[in-house]
Order: sequence, then C-alpha cells, then structure tokens
Amino acid sequence: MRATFAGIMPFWHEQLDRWQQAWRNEGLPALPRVSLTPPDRQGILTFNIFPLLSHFRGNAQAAAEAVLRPIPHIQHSEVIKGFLNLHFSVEFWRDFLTAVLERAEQGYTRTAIAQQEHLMIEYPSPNTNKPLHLGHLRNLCMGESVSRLWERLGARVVRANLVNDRGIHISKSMLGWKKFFAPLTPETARKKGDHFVGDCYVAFEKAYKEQVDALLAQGMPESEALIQAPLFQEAQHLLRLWEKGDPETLHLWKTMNDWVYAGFDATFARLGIRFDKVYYESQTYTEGKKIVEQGLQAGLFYRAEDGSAWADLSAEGLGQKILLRRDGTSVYITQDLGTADLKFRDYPTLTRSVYVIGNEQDHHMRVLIALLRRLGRTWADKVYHLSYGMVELPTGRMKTREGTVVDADDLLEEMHARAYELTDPNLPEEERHAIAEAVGQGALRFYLLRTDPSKNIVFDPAESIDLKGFTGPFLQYGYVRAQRLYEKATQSHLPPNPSPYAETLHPIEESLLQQLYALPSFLESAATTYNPALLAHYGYELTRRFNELYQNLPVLHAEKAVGAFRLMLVVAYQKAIGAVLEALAIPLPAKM
RNA sequence: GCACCCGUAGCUCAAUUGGAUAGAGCACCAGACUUCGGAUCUGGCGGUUGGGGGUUCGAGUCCUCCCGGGUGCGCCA
Repeated sequence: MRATFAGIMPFWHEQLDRWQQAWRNEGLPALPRVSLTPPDRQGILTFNIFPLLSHFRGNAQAAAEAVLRPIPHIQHSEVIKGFLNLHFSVEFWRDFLTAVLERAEQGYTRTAIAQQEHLMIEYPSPNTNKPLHLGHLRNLCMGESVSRLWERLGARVVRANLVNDRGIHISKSMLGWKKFFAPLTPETARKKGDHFVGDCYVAFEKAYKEQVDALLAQGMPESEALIQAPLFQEAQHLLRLWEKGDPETLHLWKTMNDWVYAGFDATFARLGIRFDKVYYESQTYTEGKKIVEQGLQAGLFYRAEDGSAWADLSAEGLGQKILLRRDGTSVYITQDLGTADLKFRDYPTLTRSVYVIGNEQDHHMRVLIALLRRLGRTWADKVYHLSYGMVELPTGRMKTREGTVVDADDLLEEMHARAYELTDPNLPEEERHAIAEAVGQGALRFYLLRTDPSKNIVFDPAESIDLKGFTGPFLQYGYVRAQRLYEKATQSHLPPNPSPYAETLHPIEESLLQQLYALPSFLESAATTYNPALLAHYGYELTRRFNELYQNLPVLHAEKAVGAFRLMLVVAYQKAIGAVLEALAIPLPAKM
C-alpha cells in the first residue's frame, strides 16, 4: 500500500503505480520501462516504447499517445526512435515542491512501501582475538546503511551482531597472554582492550611459527609440523579445558573477552553504531549440536565410520559437508545452524534474515541455506547473504604476517587528523575537532560505500582521504552550503515559494528538479538490492547539480519571485541530501 | 582438478538490469564577473569495454571457447 496525498501524486514511485494500472487497463501488450532522461537529451522522464512498436504496427506516435494518456501535467513530449521523452509543466513542479515542503518525511525521504517487512541484519560478527580492521569497516558501513535504508521504507529492522567468541583462535590469545603478557591488563599496559588481546595473539603466532620452522629444519613435513609444534598442542589442550568447563580457563576466557568487548564498543560508539541483539557463538553452538542430532535421527544426515556427522549435499551441487567432528565437537557451520534457529525463535515475524559477510564465505552460506532447507525450516528462503568483496591495498591483499593490515581505530584517527588540518584555525578547538570527525568519517564511509558491494575495492590511502570530486565531503559541503544559504535568506525575510516564476524553467533549475524527483525510487532500489552505492552515486549527482545552480544562478541577489522559487529548490535539495547522507550513515556537519 | 566472482580511459569507479553517440572522479592542461562560502564551477585531453565466435531490430550487459586476476571446495572460525 502506498500513501496517498489528497489525490495529488507528485512523486515518481507513487505515480508509477497509477500509470501502470492505467496501461494495463488499456490493454498495452507490455509496460514501458521508465527512466530519467539522460543529461544530454531533452526531457525529464524517458519511456522505452520499443517493445510496444510491433503492437502498434510500427507507429511510434500511436504508441506514445497510448503511453501518455494517463499522465497529467505534460508540458511537452517527443519521440525519438523507440524513446519517448517528456517534460513536466511548471504546475507539476509546483505541486511536487509543495508536497516536498509539506510531507518530506512521508512519501519523499521516507515512505511506507516496506511497512510489512521485518528484517534482521547481522553484522559485522567479529572474532574476539584481534581488533577490528579495514574489512570490518566496510562491513559496518554497509550493514548500517542497509539498515537505515530499509527503515526509510518503513520496515522494522533488528541490528544483530554475532560474536565468534569460541574456538582455537581464542585459545591462542589466552596462551599468548599467559606466556608473554601476564599479569598485564589493558589498564596497566595502557592499551585499548581489543588491541591488547590482539598483541597476545600476535605474540603467540610469532612463537608458534618459530617452533614450526625449527621442526621443518629437522625435516618434518609441514602438515605435521603445524600440528606437532608444542604451542599448538598446548592451545588444543586449552580448548579442551574450555569445553570441559575448567573454571580457571573459563575465568581467563571471560576476562579477555571482556577486554575485547570494551574495545569493540568504543569503536562502534565512535561510528555511531549500536546493536539491538547480540548473539555469542559460545551460547549458540550447543543449540547447533542438538539440531545436528535431530537431523541424524531423522535420517537427513549420516554418520561416518569414525563417528563424525555429515550432510550429503551432492544433489544440491555442494558435495559433502562435515557437521560434527569424530570427537563430537562442533565446527563453524554447527553454531550457524543454532544461531539461525535462535533468530527466528527470538523474532518469529522476520520477513528477511540478512547476513552481511564477505564473499570468501559464499560457499559456506550456500551450504547453510541448503542445510536449513533440508531440515525443513520454512523460513530458509528468507535467509539472504549480502556478500561483499574484499578490501585490498594497492600492494595487494592485507596480510597479518606482513603487518599490512589496516587497523580500524588507526584509520579513523588518521582521517580525523587529515580533516583537522583543513578546518578553520579561528574556530574553537572543540568545534574544529567535531568538524574533523564528521568530515573524516564522511570521506572514509563514502569511500567504502561508493563501490558495488559485490566488487573488491582497492583501498588507496591517498585517495580515501581526498575531499574533492566523488567523495563524502563533496556531499557534506553541498549540505552545509544549502543550510547557510537558507539561514541567510531567513534573515533577509525571503521565504521559499514553490510556485515557478515563469512558464519555462532555466535548464539548470530543471536539471536539479529532475534529480530531486527521483529520490524515492533510488531509496527503494538501493534498499531492495542491498546496494548503498546506488544512493552514493545519486547523492553525488544531486549535489553536482545543486552546485551548478549555486554557482551560476543567484538566489539572494535575484528578483524576489525568482529568488523565492530558487530558495525552494535549495530547501528541497537540503532535505534530499540530508536524507541521503543519513541513509548512508554519513555525519551532517553544521559547518566545515 | 572442480565451483563461484571479477576484467570498462594512465588510476579509482558508473552505465536505469538487453536500449540513444559507453559516462563521472582523480591526475594532467586551460579558464571563472569587484554577488549568496573557490572543499565550488566551465572547457580540453583520454576507449577496438581482456580476445575470438554466436544469439537479434539492438550486446559492456545473454550463450560459448580462450587469456588474465581473485576467492573458495570432508573436520580454522
């Protein structure tokens, strides 16, 4: 159901419903595709009527007439090849701008088209042995933006985080602490908790590698050396102690995890991200084991001779998948089964369960969904893997060993420092830092969101902190400019007026209106395709057109009727870009 | 070996999902009125869309075969 507004439907997505209904009633053989007219062509909207031509015996004019019949407020239209381009009348734009003014939050920057949707969006699901890095930042920015996009369509969203707090990697950190850092704590070491634990992990890995190298030098094959190294044996022993519930091990485990959570929370807070629900793998894996046992009894899975549990997914083209080790302990997919169940038990009304996870787990997620189907979970088809590409450096992939991992906290600091240099030295220190934080994050977050999620991105530090061109600060600057202009107009008692001052608009005005008009459809497609990059491109193009107007057409220094109308365009732009930035989770600076 | 993803200007990315003359940013070059904030705006340079074949009114997009890069694939999480 789409909202109605006193019979006037000035927004694209609202009009489209009505037009399509009329076209069906008229018996058109196919519905024409509607799109924005490209900038180098005359028009606002373009209808692709090529598919209709055969029905009208090649008479393009007749086809165009049929398409145009239900569309009011057309000023002018023309047919070129299979394309029908139209301009709206100034009355249409008056209605459009009036509607923007009166109900920007209901039908324009926010709609109700996904009111029935209830989503859980899981991100970023970190391991607890290392601090967050650049890859997590991409995940966090994307998860947050997709959440906000759906909320703008009226959906309810549960932001969920799944903490991987269990497994051999934690044992390694614990051993690292015992051997090289005890009795230090993050406080006494003056380190953020997640970084402190990360140091423990790295110290372990370094010592472990030395042992492996020594064994290799003795002529032991690598596969064996990795297992025979004393430190690895100790780590496995510690993991078994943990599973048995050894009090001392559990205490250390809990203490170190709390250090990590404190560190994570600080980073999440800096990014303005909070979660409605947190799952811990240590609590969900037992649930997963139960599910596997049930599946075995039901004959959906099978036991191998050594006692390990398996699923045969060869019919789905996914081969054999192990579900429990021969000693009965769980593997990663086991807890995933448990967590998936818990999600729908905790929130039975979910219509979509989204996992924001890197594309290296494409296969894993396919297996998970296939297993859920096999288990007869009716909601299995509601599970969606929002897969995204890796973040690489110009020198290649980030590698822990080579120390090329870009730390999230360090990067946020660097962005802040870089932006701070460009702030006005005459401002109070506190304000300079507030602006630097907004602009620094704006640059980084836009940079991480502007590329199609499925593609890998190459993180060029120099380019990411750029403030010119296709960047976050470009959009922020447009927002600030519009804000300032509006304030000045208010001071000089110039109110915005949606009524055009003439029968024909300036091409620059019309170009901005065209882009403003398309906002709801971009919000819709960005959300439903889980692709914030669409909105990033939209916001850039919108701001480019606004800057064009700002630079070339006077507002405060124009005739009163002209200025009042242009001010209305400024106001509409400001509402639109504000919504875009909010949906991308990019901060809105008051000044910059 | 098998599966999936990717390949577009020097670099980073688009292309309304099969539609018009493949567009932006960065970089480089040349410009912007004694007006609203120059983190801006206006031009210019830059392409055999990795390659061949096919499908049709029409292909960067679809099918196929190569080339190149990436990620996974029975006990890491």
